[in-house]
Amino acid sequence: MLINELAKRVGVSVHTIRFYERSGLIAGQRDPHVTSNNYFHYDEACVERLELILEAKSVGFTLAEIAEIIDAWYGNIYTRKQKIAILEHKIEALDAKIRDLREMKKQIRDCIDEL
Amino acid sequence: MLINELAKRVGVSVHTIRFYERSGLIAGQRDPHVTSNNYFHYDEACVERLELILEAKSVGFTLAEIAEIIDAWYGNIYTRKQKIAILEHKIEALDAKIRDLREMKKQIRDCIDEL
DNA sequence: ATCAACCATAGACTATACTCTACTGTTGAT
DNA sequence: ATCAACAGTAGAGTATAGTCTATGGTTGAT
Repeated sequence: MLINELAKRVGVSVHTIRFYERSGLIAGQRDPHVTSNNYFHYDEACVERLELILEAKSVGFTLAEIAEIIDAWYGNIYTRKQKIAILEHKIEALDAKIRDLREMKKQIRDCIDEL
Repeated sequence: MLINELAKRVGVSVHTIRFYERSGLIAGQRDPHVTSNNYFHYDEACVERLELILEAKSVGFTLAEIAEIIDAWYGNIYTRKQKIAILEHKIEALDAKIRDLREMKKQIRDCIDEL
C-alpha cells in the first residue's frame, strides 16, 4: 500500500509517517521495477510496526527509546542475549511507570477524600 | 526559604522553578516588610506542590493538565462538586494509562518469548 | 570595602515531536 | 488533454518543557 492508505489504516497523518521515516522508525520500500515514480510501498509489517510505535508513545516512551526497542527487535545489530536484555530493561521501565501511576492515583484519591 | 533552597529540597534547577512560576504552577510570596530586595519566599506547601508536579509529570501528565489538577485542588474557581469531577476524571486517565502499560508489557514479553 | 554567592527580570536557545508549506512529479478518471 | 488527488523532497513553523545567558541588584562573611 502507499503512504496515504497506511496513514488511514493506523490513524496518523502522512506527515507523521514521513517524519517517522526520516527518524528511522519505519521504512517503506521502493519497487525497482517501477521507473516512472519513486513511491514508497508499505506492507502489513509496517502497519504492525507503526501500531507498536503509537502504543509505546502512548505509555510515555520517547521516539529515541522506541527506536531502541525496534532496533532490538527488528535489527541485526544485537545478539539474541542483548536483545532480550534491552527488552527486559523496557519491561522494568514499564513496571516503574505502573508503580508511579498507582502512587499518583492514591494521591488524587486522597485529595478527593478530603473534599 | 528562598528559591535556591527550594530547588535543592526537591531536586530541580532554579531555572525550572522560575519556569513553573511563570507558568502559574507555583507561586512564591514576597515579604512586604522587606524593601531592600524583591526576593520570593517559599514554604512547605510550595515543596509539596512542587513534588506533586514532579510526580504528575513522571506519569505523563503535561504541565497544562497538572495546572488543571492544581486549580481544582488549590484554586477557588470550582465548586466542590466540580473539583471532585475533575479529580475523578484524572483517575480515569490514570487507569487508562495503566491499562496501556499492561498491554505494552504483554507485547514486549511476547517479543522476548519469540527470541 | 569588597567579593563570592545569592536574588530578580528578560529574553535567547535547545530538544522533542510533530505539522505545515512550497514546489514538483505521477496517476487515473473523464 | 486536463485536472483532482495522490506521490516525493526540502525546509520552515509550532507547542511543550525546559535551559541558559545577560544584566543588574542584594546579602553576608572577611
